[in-house]
Formats: sequence, C-alpha cells, structure tokens
Amino acid sequence: MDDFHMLLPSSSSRVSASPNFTLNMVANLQTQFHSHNVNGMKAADHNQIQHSDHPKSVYDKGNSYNSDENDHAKPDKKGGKKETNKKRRYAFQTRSQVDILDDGYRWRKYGQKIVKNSKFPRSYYKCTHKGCNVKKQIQRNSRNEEIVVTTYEGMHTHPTDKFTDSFDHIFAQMQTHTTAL
DNA sequence: CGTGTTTGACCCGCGC
DNA sequence: GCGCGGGTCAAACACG
Repeated sequence: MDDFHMLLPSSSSRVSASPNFTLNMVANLQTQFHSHNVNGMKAADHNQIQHSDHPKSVYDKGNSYNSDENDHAKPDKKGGKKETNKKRRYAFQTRSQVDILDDGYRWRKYGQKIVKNSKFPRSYYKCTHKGCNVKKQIQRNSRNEEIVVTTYEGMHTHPTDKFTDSFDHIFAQMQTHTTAL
C-alpha cells in the first residue's frame, strides 16, 4: 500500500481548539515531507506509520494526480469515465470530536459508504476548486471513536483562500513524534 | 438561485 | 462468471 498513517501529537490535534490550523498542517504536509525527505522512516507499527516503498516522489508534479509514474496507465475504455489508476494517498489520524475539519479548502461531499470493518460510514469529498481533483476520505476509527482518519489523494494546485499558517514548528514537533513511534 | 448534501444506483476490481 | 466491497455519479433535496 502506498499510504502512510500518522498519529498526530495530541497537543496539535486538538482540533476542537483550532481546527483550521491542524488541517492546514495536513494540507502542507505533502510538500513538507518531500522537502524534508523523510523516506527513511520505517513503519514500526502499522497503526502508526506506513509509507510507500517507492522513495521517489511523484506528488510534487503539481498538477492533478498523475499515475503513469510507476503504474501502467489503464487504457480507458468507453464504459468507465473515471480513471481507476492507483494514486498516492496520505492518511492522517487525528483525535477529534468532529468529522468535518476545515483545512482552508472547500470540499464538496460526493458520497458516503458503509465500510465493512467499521461501524461508522466513510465520507468522500472533492475539492471544489476548478481543475483541482484532490479528494479526501473521512472515516472514524471504529475501535477508537475519537480517532478520525482523513485520507488525502492528490495535491492542491491552488492556494488556500484563507490564511496560511507558519507550519514549521508544528512539523518539527510532529517529526520527532512520528520518528519516535 | 447558487452551492453543498443526501442517497440509491451504478461501476469496477478482485477473489472465489 | 458471479457476488461482494468499495468508489463515484447524479437527481433530488436542503439551505443561505
């Protein structure tokens, strides 16, 4: 799997206190991870951190999720309008009371499904910005109702219409936290 | 009236 | 091939 999971430090994941800040962090994390080159992290526990085996980063290409990097592009047949290519996804586990977290972007919900090993439904969101095909899934962990798993797919090609936080000190805190896990 | 949500149907990959 | 599970579509609906 190309996902990695991360348990945010509880001090910064009190999204009830500052929801904008926490998810802005998530929004910036992809580029931050690329620039910091934290490919050496090993998944000590599958509940905590997982990351791709492919060290090369394809998520800095900027545009909508390309998939021809190391996945052969499926020839699009006329029946399927959506490409079913494998894309990089980034899952974050946050401790929150609410599912809907404002990360500064505008999301339109386009689906909700009951997944098999969870008693909570999974919600599917798309970024409403024109030409931005970023999606995210929000699912609450059934074993821990406090844990909300947010899975991002793709990268935003546009800035947030809201304020941009300074992210580095939180990221540094998060790095130490995750490498310690 | 524009924008976002709800929700059942549809699609598709995968395992049997 | 078929059924299941998961992802998406889209029409209806809600709300400012």
